[in-house]
Amino acid sequence: MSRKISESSIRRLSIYLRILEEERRAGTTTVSSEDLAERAGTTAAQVRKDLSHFGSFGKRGLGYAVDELEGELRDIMGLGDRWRVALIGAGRIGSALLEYTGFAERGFDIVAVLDNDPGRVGEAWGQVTIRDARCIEDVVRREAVEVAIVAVPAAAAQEVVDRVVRAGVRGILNFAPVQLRVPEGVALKHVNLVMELEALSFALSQDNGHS
Amino acid sequence: MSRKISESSIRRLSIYLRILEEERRAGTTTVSSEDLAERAGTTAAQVRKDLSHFGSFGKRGLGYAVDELEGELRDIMGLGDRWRVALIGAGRIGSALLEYTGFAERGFDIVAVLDNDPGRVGEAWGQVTIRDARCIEDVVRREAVEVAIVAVPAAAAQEVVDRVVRAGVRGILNFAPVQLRVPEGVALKHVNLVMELEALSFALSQDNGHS
DNA sequence: AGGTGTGAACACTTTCACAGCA
DNA sequence: TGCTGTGAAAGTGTTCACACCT
Repeated sequence: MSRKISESSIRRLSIYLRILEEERRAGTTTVSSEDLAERAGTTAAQVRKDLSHFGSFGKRGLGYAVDELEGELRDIMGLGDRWRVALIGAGRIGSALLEYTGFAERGFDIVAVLDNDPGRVGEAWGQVTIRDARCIEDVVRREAVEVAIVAVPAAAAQEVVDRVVRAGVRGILNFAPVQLRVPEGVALKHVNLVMELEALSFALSQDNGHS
Repeated sequence: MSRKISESSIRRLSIYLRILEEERRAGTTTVSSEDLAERAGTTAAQVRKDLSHFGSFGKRGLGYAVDELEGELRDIMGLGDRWRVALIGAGRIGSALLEYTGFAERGFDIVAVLDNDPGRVGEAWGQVTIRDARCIEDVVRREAVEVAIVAVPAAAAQEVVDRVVRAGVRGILNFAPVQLRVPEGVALKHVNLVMELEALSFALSQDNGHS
């Protein structure tokens, strides 16, 4: 139950949760740390350590009750909470994201969409209407937006972030292939295909040297 | 010039490369580790350490020549090499990826697209024609595919991976929200929106407790 | 016996601090 | 002087190994 949990530990919790959902659907009632580790691609000790940061959920000699642990993890990850989200950038990535149901499933409700193309402002998009990106601050405040999804070109991303943060946003999910700076207290996560591609390229070209 | 380079170090190299491209376009000729660190959101010592794993590219008292360092990084990351890629899954994610120009820019040439929907097999898609996913092994061998992009539902992902790996694929870019197992020697990278969303949810709900 | 929870050992990463070159 | 390259120190994250509970 300590204070500072590592990023890698949290990502593993997400993996465990996915496995528990699947096990529950398959009718499994208990799992051991060994089972979870096997399926998550880690070690049993790691699983136990990850969980122990938040409490004692297992039964010695038995393992973890699938239902119960799933509920605990949902709770730990804050998946019961709901967040008001603005999607910024209605281009290719933006449109793909708007159709994605995974946001709402995890508590992220898209309440506004913004774009800087005057030709698109006013266009109806799903439940919402595209608004002018010049009014970011206004929209964020009026709609009580807490989270911004940044799906704009790399060159525009930092400015967008500065503006939404000033307007009160506390979490950002960034799809632009740049490193963003945010003040202390603002949560920032990246989905960066370019970085993964380059890491893959590196790994592949390394192997070559080995053979 | 050691052997084992950490994943985080490689991801930072990718960030440095992006910054160097931008600086070059802006006409900058030299940068210091301090400059790079500032823009990359890390420390000067970290930048120097990352680079020192691969050689000595800087000039003491001056910094790094932008052009030269950019070239070195491209080389280190293997961005001069080209890889033959099969895109597996022609659904929503698959179609978005096929239109993405970033693959070719980084040496990944999509030479085949596969799907398991019989109704879509034969459909022309960009330069290639959708082929039947039942023939994965065949296509991989015939087209000398080295890398697979997995854009299929979570439940199907592991089987697809097992099959392409058996057919000789050496690198995988996975978009399915599951943890995949691959044998030693096969490079595996993930783009996992679900995990980032849940990590964001966790971070946001933690902050709440603090206030 | 079987499997969790956890301090202690270990491994890895980051930061410090400075020698040494331009 | 200015800034790199790098050992050594500090800090984090992972693995081990075992006490303890059912």
